[in-house]
Amino acid sequence: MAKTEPNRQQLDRSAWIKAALDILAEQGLEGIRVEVLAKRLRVTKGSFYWHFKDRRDLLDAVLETWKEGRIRDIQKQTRAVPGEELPRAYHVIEVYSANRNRKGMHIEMAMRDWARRDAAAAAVVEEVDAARLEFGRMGFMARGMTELEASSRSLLLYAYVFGLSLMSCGRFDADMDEMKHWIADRIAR
Amino acid sequence: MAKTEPNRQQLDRSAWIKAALDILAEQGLEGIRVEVLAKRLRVTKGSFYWHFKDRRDLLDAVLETWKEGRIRDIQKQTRAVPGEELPRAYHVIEVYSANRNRKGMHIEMAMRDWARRDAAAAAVVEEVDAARLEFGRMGFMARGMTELEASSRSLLLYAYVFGLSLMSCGRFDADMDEMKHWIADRIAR
DNA sequence: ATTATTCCATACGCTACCGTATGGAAGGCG
DNA sequence: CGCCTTCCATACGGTAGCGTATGGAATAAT
Repeated sequence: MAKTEPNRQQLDRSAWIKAALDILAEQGLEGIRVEVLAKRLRVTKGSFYWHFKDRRDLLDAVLETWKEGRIRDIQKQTRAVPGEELPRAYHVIEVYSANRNRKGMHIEMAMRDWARRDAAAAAVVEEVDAARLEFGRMGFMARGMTELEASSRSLLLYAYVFGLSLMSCGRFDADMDEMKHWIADRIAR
Repeated sequence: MAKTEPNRQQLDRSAWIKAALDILAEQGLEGIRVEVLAKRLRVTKGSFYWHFKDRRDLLDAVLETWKEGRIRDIQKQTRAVPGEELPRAYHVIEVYSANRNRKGMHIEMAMRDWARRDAAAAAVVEEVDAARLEFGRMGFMARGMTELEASSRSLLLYAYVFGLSLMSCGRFDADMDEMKHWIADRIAR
């Protein structure tokens, strides 16, 4: 009988992908070095080149993993109860603009920086963005808005939360919580 | 008499800084390599190490140059005529969210990615952001808004324009111009 | 118990960089 | 003219990282 316990010492692709995503959040794309990952995983790169053809193979797997995770998340939210669109919009704004989930937002930023120079990354980001924007648009339309208004609010929502995460509001945050509430109202209400 | 004509073949620090900013826009921070810049400037790195102590010296100069340029830009806009705050807000949104000025926005993104890992870059970005947010806040307050509303709108404005520039709206832009107008109204009006 | 397969370690060559050391051209200046 | 300063070229040593080749240990198959 095959033992598929996760406590074995053997590595598989997912372990490398997970480590790569950690580094991506911490140091960006250029931090993903196979010998660095190997050291972090306490193996040598002999293991890496067993599981992956080359560094690019890993990067593609990272893109695919991230894309699937993000789209699964969106679909999960899409299945929410009708009539609850407004609180869900607030929830999305809250989740993305909060200071928790820093790692996820760092990966978002790194992905977008990556997408500027890499066609495969650009395609993945485009798919994820399209899914999110469409999800937001449907939520607003369920509240009776026109297509233009719903699309615009959805775009404003995501542009705001992503933009906020790359601004440093250190000197500006005297009443940051109040400001975030004001803005959330302006976007969703 | 000293000839200060710019058509001399001699390089100075500003030539290297300019080339570094070009690379920064194209490839991000990790693209700034002294031997690559040297090749682009058609000299060897012997020249570089005459003008700069090391690579870090160049990076610091890039940060300083960018910061001064951005803050000068803000101050120039601040001297606009009173009573024209609303059209100026539209103008700022238009300038930042338009597809022209791509290079400037790429540098903005690269700077913010850089700021995630480098304290000096983080400080520069923070200064520039603070100046912009303060400028926007004053513009909205001149129209009689409360401090909370003015600060919130200013934050929303810059978060939106920066966030927009790192989203790919390829499949979503059927009526992108109309959406941008709707959003600009929502932020400024 | 052999044998085969899976997974990783070790060792190697190669490239792209960084930073230094040193020489040399070209012009100002005595 | 000789000299000095400025600016750059050339050459060198050193590190980090990619990808390959090959051996070896552990497990599964027969």
